Amino acid sequence: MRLLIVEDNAELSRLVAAGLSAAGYESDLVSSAADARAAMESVKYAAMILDLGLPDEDGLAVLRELRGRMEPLPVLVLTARSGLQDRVSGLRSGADDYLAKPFAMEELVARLEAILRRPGQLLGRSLRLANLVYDTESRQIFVDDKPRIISARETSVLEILLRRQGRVVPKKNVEDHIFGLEGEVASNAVEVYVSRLRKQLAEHGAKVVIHTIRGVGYMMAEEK
Amino acid sequence: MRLLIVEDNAELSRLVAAGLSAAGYESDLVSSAADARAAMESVKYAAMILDLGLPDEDGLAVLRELRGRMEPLPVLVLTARSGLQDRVSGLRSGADDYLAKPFAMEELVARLEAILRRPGQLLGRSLRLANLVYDTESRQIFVDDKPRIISARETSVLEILLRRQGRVVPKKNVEDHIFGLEGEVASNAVEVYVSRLRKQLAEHGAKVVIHTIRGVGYMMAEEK
DNA sequence: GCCATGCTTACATGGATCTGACAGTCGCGC
DNA sequence: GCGCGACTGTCAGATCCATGTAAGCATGGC
Repeated sequence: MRLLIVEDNAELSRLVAAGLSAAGYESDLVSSAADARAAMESVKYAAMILDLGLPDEDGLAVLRELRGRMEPLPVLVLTARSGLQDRVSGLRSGADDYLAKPFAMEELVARLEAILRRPGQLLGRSLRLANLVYDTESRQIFVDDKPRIISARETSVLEILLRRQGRVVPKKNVEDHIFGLEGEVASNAVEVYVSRLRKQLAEHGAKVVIHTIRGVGYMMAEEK
Repeated sequence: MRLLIVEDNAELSRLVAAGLSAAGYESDLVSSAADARAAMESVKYAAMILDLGLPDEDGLAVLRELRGRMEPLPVLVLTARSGLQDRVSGLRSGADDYLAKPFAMEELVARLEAILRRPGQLLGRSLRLANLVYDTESRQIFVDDKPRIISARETSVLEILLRRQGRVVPKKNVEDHIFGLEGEVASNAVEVYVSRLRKQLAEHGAKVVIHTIRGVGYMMAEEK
């Protein structure tokens, strides 16, 4: 299984490749958007690990282009810690998951395998769980194919939980995803939004549940 | 499923075909109105993607001709950004949706699938929702089959909301649709017209609602 | 039972939206 | 030309509602 690593920091790039090699994956390294495009033309990769800060072009451009062509390649985005906003736009542009630097190799492998394991689910524009559908592009939700309206913050929470459905999402991640860069929040906002989201999902008849994992975060799954 | 792409810019034409191919559609490319007519004589297409700026003839002519024959072929019109006015006349001539250049392939595919998914609804001359009917040709509205008169601006708002019923229409889109090229508007005109439209629909007993999605736009749906 | 963690409700705030009023424009009939 | 009414775009004030915070209650783990 061959992966494409797009990262201009040679040091980091080598580290990642080494870690992935240990986990049983071969990888090709490129350091610019142009090289990434070229590489993808000749080789069929199982997934791409994409840094957003590239010398020649925004990594997001590559991603959007890919999705524009409806390319189902799983993409894991790497972002600098200071680029929380990037994560959000990364997901909206079609990334399957993101990881903030610095990160543990273990986590990278875990996330990568998670997205490899479920091809199809996270791709394309809509996420689905039971009778709930979320259109990532228009940020609209549908229950039993009927449009439902929930407010912006709840939508953000729903988005990240749905994207990682069946997996536990740390509360901190949810917070980052909701608030992005907007200066950290000093309260129990995440809990409040999860609570509101639960209530609204129930009202709309969505057959999904949000489990609480004490001390860690939340997990969304099919009801029953 | 085979599509007909009518576009004289070869570059763009190829891009679109590639994107559609990735999404699972085969397409035939022609670059003039005459070729389009010829192609349609021999092949039965699932939909047509039509650029309005053709070398030999106005794309609208092709469209009008088609509708004149009551041909229910779904048509997605492409227009130059500078041709906002075209969009409007495009819709009036029987297009099912329009897309301004430049556009994201994702959006083209999404719009295309939206019109393919709902055969009958957007085809032909009238749009329908609950007891409300809008005749795109004469721009007349009917409630319970009884003709009702509303003014031009409100009609425009109604038209775009109805065309995208069940989907959120960003406020900016509504604005474009109402005003076309007529130099941007510096006020809350959209809100005003939505407000007036709501009032008139209520007075006329139409069983539809216009939901407000704060910070985004509006969505029209059946009442209750 | 006790503490930590999470849930829920209530509330104030600000920004978004709504809506009534007004003045300008247009088309029409006279 | 004139008067009229319908339509239009703008504005301002009223209203609404998403949001973030806090407080009190519920729950879980020990």
